[in-house]
Amino acid sequence: MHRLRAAALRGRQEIEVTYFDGSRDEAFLRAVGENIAHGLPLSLSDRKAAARRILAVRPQWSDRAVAAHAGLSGKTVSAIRRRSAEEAPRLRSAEESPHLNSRIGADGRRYPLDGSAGRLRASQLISARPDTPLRAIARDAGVSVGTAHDVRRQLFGGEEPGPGRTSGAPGPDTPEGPKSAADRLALLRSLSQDPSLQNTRTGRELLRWLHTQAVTDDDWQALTATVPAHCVDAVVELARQCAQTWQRIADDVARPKESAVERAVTSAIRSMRENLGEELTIDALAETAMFSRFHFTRVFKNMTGLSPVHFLSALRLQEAKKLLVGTELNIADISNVVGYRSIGSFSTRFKSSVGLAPVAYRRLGGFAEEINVSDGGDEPGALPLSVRGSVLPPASGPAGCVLVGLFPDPVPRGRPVRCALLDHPGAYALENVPEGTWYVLAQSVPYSRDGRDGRDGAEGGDGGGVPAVPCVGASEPVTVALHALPSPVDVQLRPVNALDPPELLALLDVRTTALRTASG
DNA sequence: ATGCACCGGTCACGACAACT
DNA sequence: AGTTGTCGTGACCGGTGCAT
Repeated sequence: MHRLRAAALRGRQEIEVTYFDGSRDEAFLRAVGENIAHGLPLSLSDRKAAARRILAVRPQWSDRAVAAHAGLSGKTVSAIRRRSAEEAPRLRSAEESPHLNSRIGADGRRYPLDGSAGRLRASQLISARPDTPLRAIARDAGVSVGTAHDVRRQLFGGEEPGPGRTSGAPGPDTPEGPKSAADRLALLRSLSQDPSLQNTRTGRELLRWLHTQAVTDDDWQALTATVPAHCVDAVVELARQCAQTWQRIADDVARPKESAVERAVTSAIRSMRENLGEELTIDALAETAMFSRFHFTRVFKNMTGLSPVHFLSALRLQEAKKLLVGTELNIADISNVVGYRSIGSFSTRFKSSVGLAPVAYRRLGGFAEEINVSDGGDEPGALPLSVRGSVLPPASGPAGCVLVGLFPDPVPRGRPVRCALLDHPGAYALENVPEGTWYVLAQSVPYSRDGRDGRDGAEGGDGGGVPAVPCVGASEPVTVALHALPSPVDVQLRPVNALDPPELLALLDVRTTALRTASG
């Protein structure tokens, strides 16, 4: 009505109208959408009130579908839905009703809130009818073809089927079902018809090898039953050696693909380093790497252990560390130079990653007097558990001081749970370790005989047998529990490469240690 | 196999205010 | 000037569904 009043106040006699046929609720939804799109923007409280009313009349809509209508983010709608359900039993009962175990998205599709039941049905159908087409499995189980395909991949890959890490239906009785043998023969037929293999001498040779090696279950079971007793040891030894050889062949063939991905990720990291102060988006970085945004994010994390955004954040903080100790720029300028738009965010992120606030870091010249470990074990009654082992020196030569830390992730982020400083690679012990699964990460700190160090650069060595580049190392995950003490955990040091995330933790004052080591 | 849109949950960021 | 806490927003993660 306010548009009519506005037109009248402007002295207009006519106004364009669009006729609408629908219920009062539908008219309300339309009105909210129009008000979001035209005229003065609605206040936040108005938009939230609209979202609450939309949820009341369309509880099956997804959060984002409601959000698109109300001019809010999906997360805000999600929070409103949660609060509304707590306050209004009617909404909660609607949520629990069986036909509302899904949400309708903005595209009109229905998405399940929990897909485990459908995946369970699919896995049971695949196990019972392994030769049934995927589309039939998908139709009968009420899931998409993609989901049915994924369930089948899990079943024949020997994994526990089911969404995420949750367990689902039991897999096939044997890790190698009849379908995998058929798949293997189909692969071999497909390869044999490939002209790039057929038309080269080496390709034909490879195909002959594959034909002789690609035996089916029936083949080898028939053969092994006839092995004479006096030949068993020799056959076992030869079969194992052949298996190792084929594993090496597979690794070697797969390597060029990894290299292409590695080049793409390295290129993206170079772009990050050259444009630290700019607003870099995932799309732009993915374009640098010539991947889609989705594929790029996946391969980047696989290669570096960090998402592109986390890696970029680490590079920015690493640059900030250099500027803090190497220049007299104030905090606001440094925050801006390394790409932060808010000093508050910069300060918070710096302290959580480095362990010191920016000003404190500058005052101490980049060295912490001590490294505060994160919470989890110093409190009274902490379990007397420890992680012990050795840090092995890099193949390239001796290393300087070594910082060994226990982290929840395979990359060093934030404060370690426990840490220790070694004069040189060798035995270490981390005491009073809390229960959990941890990674032992080691970082060697190059130093020169006069006590200068080579942090964040490659200029630390003096040619006296001291490495010019810092080294890092990481263990496999270590589970620490009262009744499952870990065996010794050794960590091999290796020179830092371009794909390693920057080390951000403020270093202990190793200069004294370095001087003591050098003089003694 | 891949790209893309979408889901809910989680976490990081930026803006802002209050404080030192 | 710099730090800290809060709030809203948006990106990320691991996943699904569909199209090509």
